[in-house]
Amino acid sequence: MTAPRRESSSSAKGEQTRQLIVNTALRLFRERGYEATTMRTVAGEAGLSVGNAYYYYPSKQHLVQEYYDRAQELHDAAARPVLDRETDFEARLHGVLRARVDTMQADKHFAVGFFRFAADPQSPLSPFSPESAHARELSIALYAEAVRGAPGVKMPPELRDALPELLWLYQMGVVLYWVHDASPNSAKTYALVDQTVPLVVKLVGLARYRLLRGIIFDLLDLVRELRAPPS
Amino acid sequence: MTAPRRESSSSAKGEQTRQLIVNTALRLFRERGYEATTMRTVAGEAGLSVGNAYYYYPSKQHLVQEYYDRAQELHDAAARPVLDRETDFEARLHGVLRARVDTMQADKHFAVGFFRFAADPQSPLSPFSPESAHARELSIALYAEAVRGAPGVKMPPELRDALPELLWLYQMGVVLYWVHDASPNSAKTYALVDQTVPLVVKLVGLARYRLLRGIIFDLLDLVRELRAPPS
DNA sequence: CCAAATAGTTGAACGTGTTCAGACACAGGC
DNA sequence: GCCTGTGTCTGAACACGTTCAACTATTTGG
Repeated sequence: MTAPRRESSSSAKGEQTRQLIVNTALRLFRERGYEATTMRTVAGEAGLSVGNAYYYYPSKQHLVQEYYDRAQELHDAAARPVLDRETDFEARLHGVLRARVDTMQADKHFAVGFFRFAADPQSPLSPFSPESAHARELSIALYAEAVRGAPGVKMPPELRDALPELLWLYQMGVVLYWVHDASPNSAKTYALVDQTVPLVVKLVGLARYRLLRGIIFDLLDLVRELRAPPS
Repeated sequence: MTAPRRESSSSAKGEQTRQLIVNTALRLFRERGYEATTMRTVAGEAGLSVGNAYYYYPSKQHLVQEYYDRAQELHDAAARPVLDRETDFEARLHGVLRARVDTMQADKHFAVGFFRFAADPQSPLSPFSPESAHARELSIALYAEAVRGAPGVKMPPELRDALPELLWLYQMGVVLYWVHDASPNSAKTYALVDQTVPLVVKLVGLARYRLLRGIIFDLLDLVRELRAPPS
């Protein structure tokens, strides 16, 4: 968790330049969008040469990774009040998911621009990639906390163990919808969240009963089996 | 349906050149992959200038659209035997979905290369885009036929109406998994299909009963509401 | 304090998708 | 036989992300 995430240059000078570059880049992304922001512009605005920017970040996409990490921190912060206040599972899940959409929504105009990298399995920006492991684990941990802090909800232990990751997948689905959602202020995505959270909670509750128990367990087996090799 | 899908040039000469370009391009995609195939190479191999290729296809991505259409035709053909033979819903659905994976699998090495365009909501190659409407409708029609030809399966009429599109979305999910699936011969994707098809069929059957009926109807309302504006 | 190694920096150059001003071809009217 | 317009075609040029050989600054070891 506290392992060094930088592959080179822990010196003060290097770290400073590194921050300068990424801050300039993220500012320009916000101002002009991802496509319209040129590596030459980033370097120029930061008072550096293009080659120098590439000394710190091996590609334009890697600048986006930093954005992901910061977005995850914002999500954590935005979800905190709900997690500290509520004990009802539905309220907690709803709060965490809404917080996700809220934090993304602020940057929608440019975040959609590099979403396509996230969908590319080859890209380090894929949420399933090793490079994204840090942000992914933090995100799953948030859902684990949402489940843990709701003692009232009853479910089979197998489901309880797998639930955080399943909820993270559910979040990925919401994000996928959000990216395609052109409604004003992403109203449809909020509607999706508002209406699917009760359904998910209901399903979790129903998982104890015979009719669904079989299906749910089949699904859990499937997820275990189809996971990526590393885990 | 029979509306003209070409925006210009219905003359014999033009259509010929157009075909030459796309055939060359698809051959090179297959031989070298999408990235490694240059517009200069395509033009060169076809004996044309770069500018000429752009006269017929406004971008490299548009060449991929043609691939999509052909892949859909292959899927139709591959699913035909099962649809003509089987009357059991599960067998029909399984056959159609397996046929989809089979036809994609043949081109996996390069198809994954331009999948990221499909995930980009802005791209004409998105399965939800107007440009993809033709292939999308054909694909949904295939699932409609899978449902229609299985008289044995009982379900509420509202579900029956919505089911083809829901199954198409299910297929999109399978494709999404397939793209990320690095197992030999996409064995895991086949496992996913083999194990989720019975679950889906079971769920459809259960939709008549009180416990699930409410949830299913909520979901149907949601899908209706959250669809893209055009419909 | 010097030299050698390492860290940091530069800008020209490469290959890419795409654009564009102009050249060519061929039809139909006069 | 020309003129005019429209469809076809050309290759140089552009902007972009990225690479690289060369250079300078800084740190480290003796």
